[in-house]
Amino acid sequence: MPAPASSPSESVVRAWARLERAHRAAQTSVEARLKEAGLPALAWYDALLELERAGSAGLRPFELQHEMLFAQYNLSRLIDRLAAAGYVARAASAEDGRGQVLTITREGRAMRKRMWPVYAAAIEEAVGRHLSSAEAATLADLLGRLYSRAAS
Amino acid sequence: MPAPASSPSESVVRAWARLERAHRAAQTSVEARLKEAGLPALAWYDALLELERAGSAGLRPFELQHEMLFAQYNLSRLIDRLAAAGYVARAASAEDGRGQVLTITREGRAMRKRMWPVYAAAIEEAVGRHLSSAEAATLADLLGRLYSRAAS
DNA sequence: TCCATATAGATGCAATCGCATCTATATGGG
DNA sequence: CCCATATAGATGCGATTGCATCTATATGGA
Repeated sequence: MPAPASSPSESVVRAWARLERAHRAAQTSVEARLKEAGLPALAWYDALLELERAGSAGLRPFELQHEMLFAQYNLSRLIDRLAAAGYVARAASAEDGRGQVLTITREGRAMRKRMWPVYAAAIEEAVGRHLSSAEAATLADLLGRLYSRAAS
Repeated sequence: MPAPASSPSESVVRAWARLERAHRAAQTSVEARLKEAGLPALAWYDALLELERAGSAGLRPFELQHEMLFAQYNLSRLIDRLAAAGYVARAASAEDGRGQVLTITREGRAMRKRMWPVYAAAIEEAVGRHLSSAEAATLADLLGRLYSRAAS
């Protein structure tokens, strides 16, 4: 039984509103950059990056889902598309008959690498340009608090 | 001709990544709260709030679009749904034959008011709970920089 | 006035999302 | 071993999003 939530302070409401707006603005501009370069969407990059980090051991879909905070059915279909494009390989899991293991393919690594310069420039334009390095670190810290284990 | 974007610093990349994650986490939880209370989605609240603030003068769709950073076609359809639900009234613009003026209805005001307690509790849970008031103010300030007029 | 162009808003269509549900395997009692 | 329940992942279907384009009015010259 959760305690009744208290009402948010004015600064909290403002932070929330700006989180929405800042995210929408940044997201829109980054997606646009990728698209105008003829590259796949952001979510593809994120998935490919996680899989590349996981190395040859790969990742189970549910692990990727937790990394990306993606809904289960959305992840399932994202993987469909990545696999259809040849960027991700699915194999049956050895330890769990229900599951799979996902690994990035050579083409997947190549695509992730090809996306990075465009993505990096877009991040710099959407975020870096507006903040000093120290401010970015502060921002990262505060944002990180929002999804770390519950307070109190 | 924009200057070639420099590569983002590590702290900028981390801030971007956390902006995505924090936003997704918060958004998902807020939408879930509204849904489980049988209320309309977040976007409806935002639109109703802007229209309520605009008072009897109302807003042109393109103004609302800029406030909300919504794509034109998405806003057009959001208004369709709000109007179908009886929360927003459309009237032809007196000064511009191409356009309309949107005003919130009595039912729209009532719905916004009914959504607020649930929304407020969700904001407190997603954001307020994790930050002090001063931290929230700092976060709001930094996020605000991301969509204010271009730096440099 | 007439035309070229810009702006406001709507819409057909394909892709994606969200919900609910389904299948299959796993796991913990009894 | 058998069953009840939990977890991994897929999928049908309706709603929403994104893209491209369309209509209509506005605006600024020539």
